[in-house]
Amino acid sequence: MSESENVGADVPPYRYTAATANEIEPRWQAYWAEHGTFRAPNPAGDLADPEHPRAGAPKLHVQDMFPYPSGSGLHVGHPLGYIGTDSYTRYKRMTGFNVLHPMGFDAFGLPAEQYAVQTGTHPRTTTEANVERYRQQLRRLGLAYDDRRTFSTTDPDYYRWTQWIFLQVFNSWFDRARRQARPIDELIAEFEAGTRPVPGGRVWSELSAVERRQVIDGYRLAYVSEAPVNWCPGLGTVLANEEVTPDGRSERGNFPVFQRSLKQWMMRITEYGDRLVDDLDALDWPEPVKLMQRNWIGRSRGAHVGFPLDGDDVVEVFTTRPDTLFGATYMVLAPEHDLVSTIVPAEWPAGVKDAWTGGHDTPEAAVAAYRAQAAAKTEEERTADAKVKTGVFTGAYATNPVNGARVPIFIADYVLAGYGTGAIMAVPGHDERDWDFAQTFDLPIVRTISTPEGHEGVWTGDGVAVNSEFLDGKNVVDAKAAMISWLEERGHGKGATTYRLRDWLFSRQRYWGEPFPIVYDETGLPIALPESMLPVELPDVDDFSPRTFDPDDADSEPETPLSRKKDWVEVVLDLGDGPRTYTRETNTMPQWAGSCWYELRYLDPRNDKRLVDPENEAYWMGPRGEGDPGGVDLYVGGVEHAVLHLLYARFWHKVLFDLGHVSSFEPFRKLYNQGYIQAYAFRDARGFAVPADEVVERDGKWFHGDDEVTREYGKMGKSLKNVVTPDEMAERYGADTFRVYEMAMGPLDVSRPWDTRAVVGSQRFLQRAWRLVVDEETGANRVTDEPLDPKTRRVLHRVIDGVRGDMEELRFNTAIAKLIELTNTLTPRSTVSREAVEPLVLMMSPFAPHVAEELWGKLGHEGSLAYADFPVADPAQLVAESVTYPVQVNGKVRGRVEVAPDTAEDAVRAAALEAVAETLGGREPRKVIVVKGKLVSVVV
RNA sequence: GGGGAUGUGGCGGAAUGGCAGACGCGCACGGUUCAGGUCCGUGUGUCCGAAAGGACGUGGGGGUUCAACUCCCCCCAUCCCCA
Repeated sequence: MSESENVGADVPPYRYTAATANEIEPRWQAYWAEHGTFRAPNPAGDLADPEHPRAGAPKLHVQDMFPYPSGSGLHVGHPLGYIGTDSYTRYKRMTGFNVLHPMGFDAFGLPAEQYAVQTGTHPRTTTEANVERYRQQLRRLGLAYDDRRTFSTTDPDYYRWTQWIFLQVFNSWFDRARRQARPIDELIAEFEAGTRPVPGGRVWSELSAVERRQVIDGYRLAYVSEAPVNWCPGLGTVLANEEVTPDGRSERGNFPVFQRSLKQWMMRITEYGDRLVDDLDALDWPEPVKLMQRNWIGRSRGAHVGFPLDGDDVVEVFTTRPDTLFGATYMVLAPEHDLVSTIVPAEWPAGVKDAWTGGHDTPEAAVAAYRAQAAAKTEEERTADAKVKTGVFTGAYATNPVNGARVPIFIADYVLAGYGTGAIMAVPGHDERDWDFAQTFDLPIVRTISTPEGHEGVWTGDGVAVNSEFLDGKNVVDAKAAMISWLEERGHGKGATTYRLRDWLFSRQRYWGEPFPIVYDETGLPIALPESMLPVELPDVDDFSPRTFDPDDADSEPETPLSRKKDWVEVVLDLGDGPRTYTRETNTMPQWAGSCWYELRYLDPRNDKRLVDPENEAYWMGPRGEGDPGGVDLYVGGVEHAVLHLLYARFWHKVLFDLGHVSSFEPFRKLYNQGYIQAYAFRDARGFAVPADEVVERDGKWFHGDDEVTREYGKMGKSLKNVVTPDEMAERYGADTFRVYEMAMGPLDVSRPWDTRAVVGSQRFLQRAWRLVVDEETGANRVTDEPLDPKTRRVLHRVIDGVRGDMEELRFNTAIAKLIELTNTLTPRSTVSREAVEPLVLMMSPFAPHVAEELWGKLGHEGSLAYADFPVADPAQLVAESVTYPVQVNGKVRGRVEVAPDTAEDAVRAAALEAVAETLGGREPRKVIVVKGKLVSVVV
């Protein structure tokens, strides 16, 4: 880089420049490290320190969403949130809090594994190098972490506890009566005592040992399931739903994905659906994130309703709108529904409409043809909002239980077998898809909800029940409740709650993840390893990739990297009944596992006896009173984790809470989503990205050399050639300038474009502040002990007051604006008073800690200012000497009056009227409004 | 298709019912300098005006109010989530 910002021939020798910053910054970083400045004392254990200045002080636990250390390092967008939390925690530390602000690394995951596959380098090697690089980059920014509380999720000391939590989940079951997880041993005890009926109505003592294990395994919160999963032969692995694109292909590699039943580990997160929804109310989270979680869980209250068939069979449907039952004029089964083949009659009933038969001579032929057609479509194609609905009549009828009406049964592909019961009651008057279907097949439409005057077509809005006998006149909520009790009394149905949330697919056919602490015996049933055998370390292998197949070979079977390591898979263990041979689980955990509980490990990172000491957990994360969820006081990260990470972490935390391992029932009390720093990218005529820092603007157009280029706005990325790194900024301007710029450029929660040109503004601010203390020509201290003049003193205290308010609310941009104002007020003075400069330096320090420490030293203080008291405004100084009231006449400012702050309203009114007498021109004011301290409004 | 968010000078943004544009970038002019850069100072929403001053102005339209960027209704655009 040939930067010339500071190379000018006559830059004063003691000016604050990039060179100054690059001398000061590493020196203070070394000082902090050497003195353990940012270590936070625990109440108990090896990190306790009764001598610490904040021992026993009120605590504050602030955390960032930890990064995945990628191979390309940080760009300037990554540390935005980290600088925000660092500024906030430095401030809170100076106001007396014992602040915990740690950082770790989420280091299992695909990129390291893929790199390993390509190069043969062990993922651990790559990962450790990346983590080291991240650490250096973060250190260079002066981020004040407790250096003792850091780890990677790939450390065996860490994933030992990830495995331990898995065992807690595996060894527990969900007691629906108590709505909580309980140890599996208590379930076994209940079966043994006969206080809980054994599923299938059998007697516990008569079951074989294997049968008993099967029963128990059916209750565990972590269980092996033969369940439909997304199998991707081209990648050789099973994918989570969110890793599959809407058109049924893998997000990575774009290979076909097939729905296959495979044996996989699942976690019973659905049991926590209610609590995951209900407890959102206790959290201080952005409403949009809460809403996304509610939608993801998708709780809906409704009813199961039985529609009797002509024989003994009943078609079960689930509906969220039992209040519309009187409008159910037909039924639709999924083409794959089990009942379809049994209800189809030999011949079409008399008077069947032509449109219903699909042109086939018999119901059987029609159904067979339609089934074949539906099977060829993907789920996505089937649920897409096709304007024209397809389907065919089965020839059979059912009875609507509320009014005895005979309703025809169709099959149609807009009903999915895997969702709900695979059958619906169709209410065409109030459901769009049912309406479209009824239009296509000429089916009757009965309105059961009042519709606005003159409305034609389907009505999905609110209203009161009509045409519904005993429900008429009720609103939707009351009508639902009334219908559910009516159904329950007569045995036609039952109220129920369903969830969109599915159980969590917890195994992956990959190498670079946590091994399961599970072995299998000859029965093929899983056995938990005892705690004493943890961690189950990830063994070295020669080939890190899962076996891949012809991308279209749906019938291929997964083969995991670990399964090829026979001497690891086959293991002789003594699990209590002598040495026997077992087979290890060869799947690994998904990347989410390590990030599901890391907030807890920071509290007690070196504890090898427990996950976290209860005293430390209660101190840092415990609830503050009845109904308080506890948890991290402030958790900052991107909104992209709104659902999955935050849902999984809440789930694990609740299991740990139920089992008594933590006292908080939520992991993150307050969530804050920082915005993203985005960037412009430029492309030449061929569409290739050109280096953004070589593009110049001329007359509103952009040029790369002589070639005009087009501009686009988006992410920073290597391929877009628009990456700016924090190291680059630290070198050119200093880390303090970079930090101030990132915090000053806008509110923390809003995305905005990076603009390197504008960074210089932050450097000038620091330069001016520096110049207040240091004579640029001689290096001498300019600060005097003269008292401030009264006017400047009031400015100072107004700034102190404003900055405190802004800091508390994370409004760093306006806090910095106020500090600049104060600096600019002091700059023209020939003498600089300590009374103003010391508070300025202290208030700057959360944003520009290195330069603030340096100036603090120059002001004659020993050591670090990290624990100095943040300035407090004197209320007496906040009262203005006089108040200027703008005077509005009919909403336009026509004059001003200056009066003493405590002037009575009548006097203000009189003065104001006099000030605008000319404008009024003798007209009598209709109304005069005096807003104390703000303005006077006159209406004529 | 449903839900959510956002929309203010050339640019990032400030003001949450009370003087729209704090603070910064950029730009212009002046000082310093042989000069460029730096630094210091002044100015900078648009239109009319030499100025004083005036009119207009927060995506568009309507409403509530003495007073609306801010609250309510409709519309438009962009982004995000879900389908």
